[in-house]
Amino acid sequence: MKLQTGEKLDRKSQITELAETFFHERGFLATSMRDLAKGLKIEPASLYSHIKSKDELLWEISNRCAGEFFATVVPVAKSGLNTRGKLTEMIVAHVEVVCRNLRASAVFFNEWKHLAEPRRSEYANKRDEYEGFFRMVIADGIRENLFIHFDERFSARAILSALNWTHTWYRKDGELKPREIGEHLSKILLDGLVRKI
Amino acid sequence: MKLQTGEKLDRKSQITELAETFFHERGFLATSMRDLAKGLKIEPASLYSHIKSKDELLWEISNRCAGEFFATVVPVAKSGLNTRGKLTEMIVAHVEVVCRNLRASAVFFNEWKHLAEPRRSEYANKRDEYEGFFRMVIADGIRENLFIHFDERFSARAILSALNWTHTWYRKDGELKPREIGEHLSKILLDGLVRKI
DNA sequence: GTCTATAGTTTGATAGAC
DNA sequence: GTCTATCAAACTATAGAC
Repeated sequence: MKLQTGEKLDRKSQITELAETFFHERGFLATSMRDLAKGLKIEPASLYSHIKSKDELLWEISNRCAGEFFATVVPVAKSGLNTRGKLTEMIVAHVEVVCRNLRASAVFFNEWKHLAEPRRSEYANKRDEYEGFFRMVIADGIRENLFIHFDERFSARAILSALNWTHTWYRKDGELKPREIGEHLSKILLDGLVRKI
Repeated sequence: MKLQTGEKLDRKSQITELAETFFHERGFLATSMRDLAKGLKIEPASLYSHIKSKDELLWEISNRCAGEFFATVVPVAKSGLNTRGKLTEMIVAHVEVVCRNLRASAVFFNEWKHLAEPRRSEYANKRDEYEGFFRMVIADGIRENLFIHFDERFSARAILSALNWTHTWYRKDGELKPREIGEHLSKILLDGLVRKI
């Protein structure tokens, strides 16, 4: 994603960029190094001057995206907002990261399981840690008698899984802006689909 | 899944059964015919006396599961229940199908895109048709001024994506029964996480 | 219905010239 | 940094003996 002078991506960024697109559209295993090479109009072997392996490519994409989620959402989780406001803003922040990283976040959610060990396990832990911030806020809300009393793991996953499909309907030129999508989703998840009078 | 006399599965069912497990755990592309053969302690070539191809195997699993969703949920969508009750029962019914077909439903949600054409396109249409029943009920609710006024496509997907991760937390020996999971989820989605007093 | 043997592709990755 | 050439392994699927 890093731009060089002249607004052209260097080779490594081109590769990562195209890999994001292909891993998103077809999946990691359905994308071959030959596909990437063909897309960049170079020979497959040339890719290896820029990246070490296909696994590393997946790891770089996933890891950068994971970093964005942590960097954006965790400060909100640690902020002084009240519990309801905090969960709302975490949802909005999460959705904004998804929209800013449409393809990479799909990879983050769907393709990480194809990482080779030990990265796969590290990654699973990282995701659990991330989910933990949502569990924490929900547990707070339950303790404050603000949220209905379900297992916070249950509620956290229900929320995150609703958020994680944003990438299937968000369009850069669509009418809904990321913040609006986030606000709609938190409206449904916090207040429900049913109108309260 | 069909049982023979003596409660033993015939070979074809054994293959389908194991494929469900592997496609679920590792994904379709990450599962080879050799893996299936090894799991059944036969030679890879022997599989082809029972199934025509790997694609057909995926199709059979997905299609049977799709059939279950339609057979279980559509009658509720067409029932005379009021809008709120209908959506609640559709959610419960959907979750019950997921829980009855834990592995196959994961395949239904995550692996169908690896079907070869023309099955892939047929399948995409089928899923859209299924989603349509949820859109319809939501549109009813909006018209009745019962549900908050968002694009019904948006709400339908938010709901379905929250439901579609049931398979990651449901355990046969867990404390939550399928109907309870469905009721919890519809509580969150219809009334929201926030307690109303 | 299961086997051995193998055809025919495709895969990720490397060696080494330029 | 890109190329040609290629390796070694994996893949789906088939042919034909038993």
